[in-house]
Amino acid sequence: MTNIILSKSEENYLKSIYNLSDSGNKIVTTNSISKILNIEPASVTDMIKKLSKKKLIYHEKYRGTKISKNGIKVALQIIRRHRLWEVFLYEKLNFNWDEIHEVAEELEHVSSDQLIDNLDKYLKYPKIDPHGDPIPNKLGEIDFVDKISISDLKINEKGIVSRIINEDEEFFILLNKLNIEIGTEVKILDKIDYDGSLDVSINNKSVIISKVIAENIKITKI
Amino acid sequence: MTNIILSKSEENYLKSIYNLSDSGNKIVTTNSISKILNIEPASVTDMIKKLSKKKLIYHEKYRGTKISKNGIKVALQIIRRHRLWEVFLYEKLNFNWDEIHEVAEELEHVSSDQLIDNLDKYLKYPKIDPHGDPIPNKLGEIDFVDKISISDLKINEKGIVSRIINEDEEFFILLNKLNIEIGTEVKILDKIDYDGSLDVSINNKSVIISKVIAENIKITKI
DNA sequence: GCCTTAATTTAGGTTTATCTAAAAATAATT
DNA sequence: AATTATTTTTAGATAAACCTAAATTAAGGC
Repeated sequence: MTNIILSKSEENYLKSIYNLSDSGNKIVTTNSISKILNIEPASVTDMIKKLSKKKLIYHEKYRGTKISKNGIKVALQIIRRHRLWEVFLYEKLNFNWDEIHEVAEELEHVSSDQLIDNLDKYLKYPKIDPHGDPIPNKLGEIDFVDKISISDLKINEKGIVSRIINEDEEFFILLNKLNIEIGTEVKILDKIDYDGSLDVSINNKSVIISKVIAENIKITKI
Repeated sequence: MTNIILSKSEENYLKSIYNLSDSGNKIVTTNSISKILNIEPASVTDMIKKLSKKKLIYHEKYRGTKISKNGIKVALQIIRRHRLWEVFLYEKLNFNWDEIHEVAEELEHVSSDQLIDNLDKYLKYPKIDPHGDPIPNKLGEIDFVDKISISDLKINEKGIVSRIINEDEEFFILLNKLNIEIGTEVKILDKIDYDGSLDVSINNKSVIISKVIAENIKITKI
């Protein structure tokens, strides 16, 4: 239970490595970290050495990086903080859906257990954040409801949007334009073989969405 | 209205300089900044140069530092953020009076105008923080209710505690022990000439407090 | 299996914010 | 006013987190 104290940078790297690793399963490349954080690969290598020394990740030269058990634990606490702040911003401070991520990126690095636990209580122990992502509890336990995407539906099947994967601002703006949010009902009207695009009915209006977008919108089938 | 972006360190220096300057009036010494921030005088000199270049302070070699008009404006925004977070922690997250300062020290550096303005609204535009300190508004306007201290009362005079000056944790613990908080009624029973200590009645119990403590507890005379 | 390409690491450099030790300026004391 | 003490500044170093350019290793095509 020794609480390691990490710098903001270290926290951001660890969180990215966790996210890229598919919940700690996959090996992560230096380049992928570089791309996601917008930091040169050489700098990533430096930080990998640092986090390895702290036993938060394992690393073999030229072979990639794997997050350790303890690394996962620490990463989940950072994610917990991030998602609780998102709930707060959305529910209490009336931030829009697409504005919460950026501010939560900053707030997540304020590391006071008391702060986060009291915030959790204040928000009534939410299970998901405004994007539908599950919030790890104090012990790092998290529900892995591995949902299906819009792209998994067949023609004429329906679903309720439950989770948005991407956290890119442009993506949010697009979703707003399409009137897609958590809880929206969607129905597949047609699949376009040529590029995998989908013709989807949203609020009884037909819209075309690309394959990539459809894969990033998780749903519950109805 | 150009919003200068400052680092956490720069913000901490500027806030300290403002606080030491008695609302921008006094000239501040390098040593006093060094002491308050627990940073060596040589490092303080470096930062003074940096803040001077940004026109947030004026500085004459070996002669001291004065905060500029713009510096005051920026400092008041940092103080605004700090105090609003203190209100939030105290009122919403049920932090104790003596626990809020430390966490607010971190939260105050998250610089999003939208965040602070929405928080302000959410808290219903509070005028004072849990220590009784006034909260600057969005425009940097602040009420200077220059209150009198317990030490200003004469024997048998009464007052209501309205503001606690010190932000040292030990001081808060002491006040808790003495059952002194904002709103507490105090009455002077006796003054001890020898060292300036005061015999004060708090909740009908007589306690002795030192001169320094009495000076740091502001009151409204009744 | 060799060669080209792509990924990764090393080497050396920069900026920010700190430090220590020494020098310079100001203030205090006799 | 001269000397001593204190304050402040300068000079040079260090750690963290970046960078660019060059070297090394691994991967893929033929």
